[in-house]
Amino acid sequence: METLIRFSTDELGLEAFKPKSRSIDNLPRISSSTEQLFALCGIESRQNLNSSIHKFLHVRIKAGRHIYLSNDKCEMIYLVYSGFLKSTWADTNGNEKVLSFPMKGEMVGLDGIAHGKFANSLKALTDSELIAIPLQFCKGQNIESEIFRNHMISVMSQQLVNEQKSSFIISSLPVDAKVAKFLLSLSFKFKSLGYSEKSFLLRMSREEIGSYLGVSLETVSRTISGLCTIGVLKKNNRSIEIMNFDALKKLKRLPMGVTYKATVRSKKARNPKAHRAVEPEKPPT
Amino acid sequence: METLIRFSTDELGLEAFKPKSRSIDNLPRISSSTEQLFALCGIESRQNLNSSIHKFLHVRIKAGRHIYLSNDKCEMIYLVYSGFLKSTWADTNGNEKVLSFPMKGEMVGLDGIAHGKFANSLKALTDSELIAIPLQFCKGQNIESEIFRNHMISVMSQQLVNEQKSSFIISSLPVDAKVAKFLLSLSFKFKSLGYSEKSFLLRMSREEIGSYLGVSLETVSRTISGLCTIGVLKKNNRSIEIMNFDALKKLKRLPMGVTYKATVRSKKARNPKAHRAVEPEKPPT
DNA sequence: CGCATAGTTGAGGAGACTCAATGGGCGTGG
DNA sequence: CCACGCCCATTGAGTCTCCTCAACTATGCG
Repeated sequence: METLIRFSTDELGLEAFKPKSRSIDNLPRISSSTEQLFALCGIESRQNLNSSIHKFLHVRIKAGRHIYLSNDKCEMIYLVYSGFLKSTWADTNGNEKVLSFPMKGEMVGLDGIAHGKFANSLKALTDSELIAIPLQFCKGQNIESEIFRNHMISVMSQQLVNEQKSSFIISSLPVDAKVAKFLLSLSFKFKSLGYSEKSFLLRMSREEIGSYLGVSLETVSRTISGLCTIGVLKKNNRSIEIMNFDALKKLKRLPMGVTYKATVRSKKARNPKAHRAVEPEKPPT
Repeated sequence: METLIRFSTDELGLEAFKPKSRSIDNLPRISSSTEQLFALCGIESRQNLNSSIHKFLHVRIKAGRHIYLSNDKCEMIYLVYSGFLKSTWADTNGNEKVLSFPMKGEMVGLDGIAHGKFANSLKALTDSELIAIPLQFCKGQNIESEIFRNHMISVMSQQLVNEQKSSFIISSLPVDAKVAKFLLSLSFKFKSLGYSEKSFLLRMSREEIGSYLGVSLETVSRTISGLCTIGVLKKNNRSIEIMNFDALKKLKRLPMGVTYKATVRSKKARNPKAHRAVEPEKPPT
């Protein structure tokens, strides 16, 4: 997460508010060297690598298409090079849940390693480009493989923690806080990638947000509208502008319905709507 | 999960219904060899290992005590040798959420690898014994370390998937189904370990179950009581007997509140309490 | 220029939460 | 050995959040 590096930042990633234009210097590569791969991963290596041995192919994928589906054989894992993705899991009844929205620099497909086939599906929300990393490489005995493997272990560990965090959010916070946290985490990611943390475009539908957060799409819509009403946000369809970070951050740590062992259960919680929103802060005018 | 092996099954694990008695042949070891470690992990290796090089110390821990706390330095990961544990995560406000209930054969502490300190806390629900695996060993260059590392990667991948599954359960299913799934997964685990899948003792409180499932403790209690009423379960405090596996399994796949893109939203859902329980099946008399 | 998809908003209801009181088990101490 | 107290579990009553259904609007695409 923090290991994301500012690597040719403007390359792609968010073409944010100028969709579909692609200037000539933004042309994607066909393949990356080990060094390039490592740089994008955020691996700092003091070893002198034999950069020419391995070439990692880039995979381009159109918006709306799947990179892989659940149960597909897993022979590669991927590093997001550009674009916005969506990872989902489906139960046996075909009910889908969105698990994450991978962006540039993130590794995807790690769920496929255990059994040699993917547990999740991965879909492109925008035209995207991924670097394919053969499992073979991950398992290799050479120095590059070993360095990468160590990194991979670290990433998996981190992903585990992230899953747990979002599990907490999903199960313990009221909608307002869920949405606030979601927007803040997006904002943080954008910032890490060198884009505006203040205004950005949601690449996913309300329904997808809802699925991710474990609430209905209407509730997501209402919550975002509510945040606009109290002046914390401005929205225009999928474009979001954060007007008041502090309020949003405060919101995210407000009481909860379901919390286990709430240390001191705030008596203010009795006051209806106490956690519904931050103090309107003297609504603008 | 499926890789759990039947390794000296009766050793400890569940002393189930005869608490606090410990027969002489149940005495825990002080340390394990690589082979023993691998066996408990479920690693099958055709290589001839130098079993005597590494010794893995066992850590014994009393019920109610912590093995590690969030932010503790992570120098070891652990393999559960016996007993029942609880892993929790706490946000900055001190609100805890239960993440898992590790049992024999499960690896814990993998969340600590990324940053060298644990993200979660681990507590013993019963007297337990863990095998400590130094990170040093995990990172080693010898053949034993490499085999173990591969296994560890696989385990992490699997844990990632499991997290995602339970995230789905938490966010998408009604309480009844949550509890049903929970009990079934416990039952399955017990069976894997060679114990009764039909009747067992819950080692955790209603509150802990609630935290794990993202519902209140009262709701857990009510749901379990409800399952008893319709004859699917028998309970006596923390001891559970499953009377009707099919009903429980059916229950777990019933409609849901929050489902994202429910393929065909069953119209029966309009019927109040449609998912409240399975058909009472002509309640016993 | 409509049709389809996505988003908004309202009304009403159901599930699950909170608060509160009761009862059972178990350990401790008189 | 019983009594007391503590913790956990159960159950009830009332309420609130969030869901569902539904109608309407905006946006984008052919």
